[in-house]
Amino acid sequence: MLTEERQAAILALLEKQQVVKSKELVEQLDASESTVRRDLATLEAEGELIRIHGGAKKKYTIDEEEAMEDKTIKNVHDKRLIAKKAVSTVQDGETIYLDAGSTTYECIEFLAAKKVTVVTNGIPHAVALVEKGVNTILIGGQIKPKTKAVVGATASAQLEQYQFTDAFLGMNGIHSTYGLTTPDVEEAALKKTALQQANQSYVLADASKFDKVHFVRVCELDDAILVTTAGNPWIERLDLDDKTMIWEA
Amino acid sequence: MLTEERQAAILALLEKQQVVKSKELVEQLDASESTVRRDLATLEAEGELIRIHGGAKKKYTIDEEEAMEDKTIKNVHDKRLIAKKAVSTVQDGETIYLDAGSTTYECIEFLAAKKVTVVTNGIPHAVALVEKGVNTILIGGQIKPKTKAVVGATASAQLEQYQFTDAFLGMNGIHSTYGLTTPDVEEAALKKTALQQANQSYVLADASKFDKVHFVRVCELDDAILVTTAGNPWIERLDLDDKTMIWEA
DNA sequence: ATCATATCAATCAATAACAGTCAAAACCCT
DNA sequence: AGGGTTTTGACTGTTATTGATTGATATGAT
Repeated sequence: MLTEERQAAILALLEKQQVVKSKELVEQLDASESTVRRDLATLEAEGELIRIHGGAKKKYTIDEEEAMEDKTIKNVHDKRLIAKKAVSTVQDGETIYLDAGSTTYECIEFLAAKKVTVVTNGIPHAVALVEKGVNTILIGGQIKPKTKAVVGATASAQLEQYQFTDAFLGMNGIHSTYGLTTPDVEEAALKKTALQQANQSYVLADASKFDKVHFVRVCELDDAILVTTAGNPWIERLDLDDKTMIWEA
Repeated sequence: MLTEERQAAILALLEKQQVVKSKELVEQLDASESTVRRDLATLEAEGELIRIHGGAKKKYTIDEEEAMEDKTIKNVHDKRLIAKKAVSTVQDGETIYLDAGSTTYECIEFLAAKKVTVVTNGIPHAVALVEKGVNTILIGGQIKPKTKAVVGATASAQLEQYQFTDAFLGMNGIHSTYGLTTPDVEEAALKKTALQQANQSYVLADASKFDKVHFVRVCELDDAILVTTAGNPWIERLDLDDKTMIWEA
């Protein structure tokens, strides 16, 4: 059996098996212990798997893989900058809507320092807020499994009961013609309601969201203040006026 | 079985049941007591779980502090028995209210096997339910920081919109004269509403709750079916009729 | 509070898996 | 076919993991 053939077989086995024992491989591949060990060492050096005592395991479990996605250092850093800037206008005593999403999640740390009431549809957001001692109201309704966001008719109806000083919203697409868009109909409906109920709305978005268009339009560009780290090219391109707040990274 | 394999199996088991016995692991993993204990020590050092006498518990259970109180092996075992018995009457297609609390949390695993809609005021409950693919509605409102339960006027109002086939409630005190009681006024109000909206209510309580009285009375003893592992002494003492369901441990 | 039991941490010897080395075998090219 | 390279399998000493055993500690029942 050829070297590459063996190594491919090892990876194939790992695809469906999570872990493989060295012994097991010695039998199945009909190779010596040394050879198997060498193969494993090679594959580990190539980043194809991780060796463990007695064999090897898959490089990433599914969970870890999803956690990796889109979570580059730069993105997180930008999100924190955006969150800090957006929250900087908040005064004590205000009532705030905090949309579900990873960028808005970064706001929590900065909101915790102020005496505010926060309404949110993000379950992780609500948990983090109460743990930091913030007066928190969680919107009720159906739960979107992937994002742990509460959505649906019940949620919208409940949201209509509240009036907000500020609303902080995440957004997936920002486009000069198509405005602000998201891929999910129900999330869009909730965002629209929040916009209506808020005295002033802020949309938090890093540069990766610009020039993207998604399925549902939430509102026009000038219905909310855009908070971002994106630079001048975008300011001109989107024809943003001074109402729009830009944070130069 | 490889080290990592074993440790992954331990964590997988903990994901299902809040605690595992060392003995149980020795059998299932076919490893010595020493090895199991070493694995637990390693995983604890990595912050993957918390060791308790006789085994280990999940790191972030429902509520860190409440978990400290009574996450003994025996208590959890009883709670699982109670939960299993209580849920055994549930049929496909029913709509269920699941109260916040650690005993009701144990119901989730058994509910996941059925095609039901679950309404809950427990945030950890809601998260666990959606992750198991159960159609879940979370009640909105204020959040009680300690227990991560949603309570308050908004929550009660929202709860009144729903009708339930069964309601599964936790309870802190069970007493022949004072009935069913809890320490928190707002939680009591929500439990009362749930009782009203449910066709049949079940109160899940282990032996430690008997003969205790707390601040607020929720209802009379015979307003709900009591599901417990407590034995004969209590059945007589509380003068329970056959409407009350008892599970002999 | 006290005792019987179960669980614990710590230690140790036996075993299994390890990295590194080397010579034989297989491979490749001319 | 022959010289050089690569790959392989056996062997070495070293290290990691394991299960049994010890006395200490915690738990539950009386």
